[in-house]
Amino acid sequence: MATQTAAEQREEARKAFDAYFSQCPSRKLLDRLSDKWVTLVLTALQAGPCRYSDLARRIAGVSQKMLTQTLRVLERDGLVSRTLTPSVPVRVDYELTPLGESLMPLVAAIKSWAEAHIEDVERAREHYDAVNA
Amino acid sequence: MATQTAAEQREEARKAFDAYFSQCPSRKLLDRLSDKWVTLVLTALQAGPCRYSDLARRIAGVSQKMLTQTLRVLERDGLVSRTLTPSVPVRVDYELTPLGESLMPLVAAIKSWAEAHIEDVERAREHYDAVNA
DNA sequence: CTGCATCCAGCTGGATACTG
DNA sequence: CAGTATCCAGCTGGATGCAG
Repeated sequence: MATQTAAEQREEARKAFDAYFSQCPSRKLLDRLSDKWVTLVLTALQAGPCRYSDLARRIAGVSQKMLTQTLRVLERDGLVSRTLTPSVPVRVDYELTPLGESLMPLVAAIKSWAEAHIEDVERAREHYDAVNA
Repeated sequence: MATQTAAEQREEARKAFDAYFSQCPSRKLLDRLSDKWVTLVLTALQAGPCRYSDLARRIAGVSQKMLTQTLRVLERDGLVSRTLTPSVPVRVDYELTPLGESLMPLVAAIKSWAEAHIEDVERAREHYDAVNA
């Protein structure tokens, strides 16, 4: 009699893989970048410091919850700095840190590949859909 | 009397933004790359053609459903080609297309930034968590 | 061997209401 | 102005069973 069922073994393997996987630096980075709002916030901040409400205006579709959440994550990761001015009303400015700025060339590289090749992808899709109608 | 409530206007704005947003090439690319299994499959195929079951073995944590789904998407996008050999049992090989290969330097760049800077990010996190205990 | 169909638990993220 | 707290609808993706 086995000490584990096949299902339990599979689950073990999956958990071990997940543990390893979540340690992968590339994965951590992709998890950040892939967040819907992260690249938009980073790009908006590229031009310079920006207030919370300005960000909300520039990134038209974002909800308050997600903007705050995204900014917190980026601040925690050291990609963005937060400066509070205790006037009345309160003023908060966000800014890219040097680490955050070092990420921007990569964002630009992604943009570059996308703009250069996305039409090939679109054509491939149309072809695929036509063949597998 | 307004023809729209404020809530309706906000929803309109959000839908318009979403529509614009989903057209953005960079977004389309990030949506692909950020899929948990996409980069793993692409990386696994970088060494050369590979059978379905080999992929399943190399990428230990993937479920059958997600592996198939990922491969379908990549095939549809023209990043991966699928070759069926109608033997018994069936044999299917997957391979990077030239378009898929053109994406690999970008994947490498992501890996490179991640490995160079993820420790800075980790330190920033520890600091943030310590301060905001 | 290589898949497809279905079910469902868990997470994501928008809406809403409230605060210093 | 710049958030925080709560609720919940919809999507994601793993598990399972079946098929050519």
